[in-house]
Amino acid sequence: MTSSKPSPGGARPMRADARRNRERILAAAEAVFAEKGPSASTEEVAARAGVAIGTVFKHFPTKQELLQAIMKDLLGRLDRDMAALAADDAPGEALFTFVTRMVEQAAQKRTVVGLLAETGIDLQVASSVQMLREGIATLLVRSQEAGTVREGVRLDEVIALLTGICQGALHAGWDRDLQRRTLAIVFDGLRASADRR
Amino acid sequence: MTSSKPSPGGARPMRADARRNRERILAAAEAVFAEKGPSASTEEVAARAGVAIGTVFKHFPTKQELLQAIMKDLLGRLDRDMAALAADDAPGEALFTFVTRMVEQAAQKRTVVGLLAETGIDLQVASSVQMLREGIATLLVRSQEAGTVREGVRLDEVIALLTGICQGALHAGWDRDLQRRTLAIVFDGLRASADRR
DNA sequence: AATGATTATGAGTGGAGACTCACTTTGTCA
DNA sequence: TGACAAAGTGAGTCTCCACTCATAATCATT
Repeated sequence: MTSSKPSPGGARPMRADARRNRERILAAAEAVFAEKGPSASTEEVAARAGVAIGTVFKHFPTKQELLQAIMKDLLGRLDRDMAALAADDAPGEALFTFVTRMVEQAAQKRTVVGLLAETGIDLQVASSVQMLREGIATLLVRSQEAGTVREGVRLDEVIALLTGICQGALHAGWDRDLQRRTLAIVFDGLRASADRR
Repeated sequence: MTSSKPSPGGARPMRADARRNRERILAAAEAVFAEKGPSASTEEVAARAGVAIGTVFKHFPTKQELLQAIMKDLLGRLDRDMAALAADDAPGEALFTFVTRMVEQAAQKRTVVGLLAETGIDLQVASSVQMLREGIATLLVRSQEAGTVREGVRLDEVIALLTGICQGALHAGWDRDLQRRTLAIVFDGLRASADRR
């Protein structure tokens, strides 16, 4: 059984066409699943990627694994975004900015939103989710130190709110304005009393 | 084409066994879809109801219509609950009580939660949703008059929060404690500044 | 360019689930 | 009670989709 992972430690490098197709499939899958949700068919992914269905299954032996690969990618990008935010932004606002951004992008990240909540994820993805959790924890602590979030607020509450709002925005297709107003209410709930607008 | 609706204006009444089976099917469907979500099979509903699958399809020609019938039932019950709350409860707390109760029951009402947000509902269900909206509007106005919810808060924001939190609670399976704590934050966001705990 | 391993191809398989219909059973009413 | 329409039955059809595999095309290496 030869591994077909991107660049595993002890194996020879993938052939050029294989690497190219792998990327195409990932990109296509991300687009298709973002548009139609995870119930979209693997055939559609193959079509959009311009490869035969067998090729998709050669790279990702089950649909699950394909979804998980996308998740890892997306979560990795999110994590990088978050790190950048933590570095650039005013420490008191970084958490709010991150949550706002995530909700805005919820539709594009259908799959992430789902999995952030769901159980039964594999270990690789689980560890990415763990990274995200830790990143959010950092942002939360900073906000609390900066005094923009009340002390009593806990990480699981923030994550609960984040996933809830994302799910809501996703399914109901809230417009920008409603997103903004709804988030304002939640942020008010998180803020320390002294800092209220 | 003979109508098989429960008690339509111009048609003769249903036979006793038909009426009985219709109720059984509705009850079974509600239970099954609550447990497994709307993707549960019609066969499972039939089995739980103790009838053949053909019977289910005689009463509800498509799965869609079965789901919609359940929705109408559930929404009707919710509406009655809400009316009772509006009558009994302290006017300032009724909205909070209703939201709390809905979140608690989210798992049992998987279907409602989904449809409250979803598009492409038929007219009958749409009008039930409309009733619910109006009920929530009433509770909101009362709370604002009682001073427990800030004046600027709008109906669509409340509904957005309600659906979001329900979805979150549903998918992530929050425990009672996390539900309570998360709702507390949201309620804080809704409360008038003067009323903050 | 030849060779052999890797990768791509896409018709085919199996299973699940929505829905049908010819036939049987049951309720109702004279 | 007999007769007929209403209702119930469940094996069978149809469609969709994840996944397979024998064969063909393509890359890398000499």
